[in-house]
Amino acid sequence: MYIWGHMAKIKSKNNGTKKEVIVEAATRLFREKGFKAASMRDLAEAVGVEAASLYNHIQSKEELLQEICFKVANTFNQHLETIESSELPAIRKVEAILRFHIRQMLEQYELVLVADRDWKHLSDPYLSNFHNQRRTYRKRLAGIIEKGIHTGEIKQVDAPTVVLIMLHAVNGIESWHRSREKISAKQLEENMVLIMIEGLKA
Amino acid sequence: MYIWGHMAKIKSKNNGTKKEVIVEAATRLFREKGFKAASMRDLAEAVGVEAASLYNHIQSKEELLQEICFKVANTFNQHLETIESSELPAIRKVEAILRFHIRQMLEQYELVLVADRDWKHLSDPYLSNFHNQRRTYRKRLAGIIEKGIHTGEIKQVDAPTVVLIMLHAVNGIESWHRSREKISAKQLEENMVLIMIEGLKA
DNA sequence: AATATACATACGAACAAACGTTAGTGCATC
DNA sequence: GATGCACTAACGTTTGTTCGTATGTATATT
Repeated sequence: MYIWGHMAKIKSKNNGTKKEVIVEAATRLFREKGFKAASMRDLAEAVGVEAASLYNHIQSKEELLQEICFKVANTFNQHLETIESSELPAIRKVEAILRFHIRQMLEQYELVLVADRDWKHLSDPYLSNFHNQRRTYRKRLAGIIEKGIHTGEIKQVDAPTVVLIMLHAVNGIESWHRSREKISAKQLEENMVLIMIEGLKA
Repeated sequence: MYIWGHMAKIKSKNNGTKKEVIVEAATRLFREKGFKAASMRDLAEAVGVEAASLYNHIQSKEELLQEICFKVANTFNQHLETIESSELPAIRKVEAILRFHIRQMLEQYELVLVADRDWKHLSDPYLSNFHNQRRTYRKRLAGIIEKGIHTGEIKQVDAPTVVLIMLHAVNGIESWHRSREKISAKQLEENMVLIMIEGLKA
C-alpha cells in the first residue's frame, strides 16, 4: 500500500510529488464547489487519505489557494513580459495576449478559474500582493491598447474597458467546457479572436 | 425603539418591509464575501439585530439566495420576452439585450453578481430550476444571433460563443465599480456596445 | 375609557453539525 | 535508529438554526 514511501527523499529535496497531487485535487475541488464550500475532508477523500494526513504535506488550506493563485499569476505575468518586449505591432500584441488567455482557459481552466474567482479569500500579505499584481497586469495591458490607439491600429475606445471585456469574456470558456455540443477548441479560439479583435480594429 | 411594531399588519398582508431590508443587506453581504463565506451573524450585524431575530422574517439562509437568484432570473427573462416579440432586426435585438445587461450591471450589480456567482449553492428543487432557466435564456439569445447570421446582418460566427462572450464580458463592470478613475456609465455602455456589436456586424 | 387577548418581533441561550487543525501513535522504509 | 507518512481521536471555533421568553402594538371586549 505504501507506494509513496520511497518518495520521501524526493519530497525532502523540496520537490514534493504527493503535495502536487494534493494541489491538483484541491484545484479540481475548489473549481467545482468554491474555496469556502470545499472542506478539507472533501479534499482528503478525493486524495484517498484522512483529513489529518494532508497536514503532513501542507501547512494550511490557504496555502493551497496561495499555490494556485500565484502559479496562475506567474504564468500570465511571464507571458506578458515576453509579449511586451517583442516587436509586434500593438494590435498583434493584444491578439497574442487574448490567444494566450484563451489557451490557458482551455488547457488549465480549473487553475485559472479558481485563481480568478477565489483569490479574495487569501489573507493579507498574500491578498494585497495578488491584488497588486492583478491591477498591474491590467494596467500594462491597457497600456499596450492605448499605444495601439495612438498609432491608429485600434479604434478610439476606452482602453481599460477593453481590458475588462477581454479578460472577462474568456471566462465564458468555463461554460464551453460544460456544454454538450462543443465546437472544437480551435474553432472556439478563432471565433473569439474574430469577434473581439475585429471589433477593435480601426 | 419598536418603530417596526406597527408594520405587523402590513407584513401579515404578505408584503414584508423588514424582510426586504434583510434581503437587501444580504445581497450586499453576499456580493462582498460570497454566499458561503457570509455568516448569518454577519448579516444580523449589518441589519442591526441579533442573528436569531432574522428567523422571524425568513426561513433559512438559502431562502435569501433563492429570492436573489429568481428575482434576477425573472428580470432578464421578462426583458428577453419583450425583445423577442418586438419587430427589430436581429442585430438590434442583440444590441438591446446587451444594453439591458450593461444597465442591470450598472444599477443592480450586487444583485446580478450574486445570482451569477452563487446560484450553484442553491439546493435541488431550486438549483435545477435556475439552471434550466439559465440554459434556456442562452439558447434563446443564441437563436436570435443565428437568425441575424442567416439574414446576413451578423458575420459568420458561432452563436453560442457570442453568447458566452457577451454575457461574461458585462461581468467586467464589477471592476469598473471598484475602480478609481471611472469613465461615466454612459461612456462605459457606449464603449462596450461599440466594441462588441461592431465586432459582430457583417 | 379601561382591560384583556392576540400577535409580531426582539432577545439570550443553546443546539448539533461541520469546520480547520493539532496531538499522539504506529508502521515502513532508508 | 531515524525519518516520513497515515492513522484515530480530539481540540476549539464557527456554522445555521431552534427554543423559550419578554415586550411592544393592535384589536376585541367590557
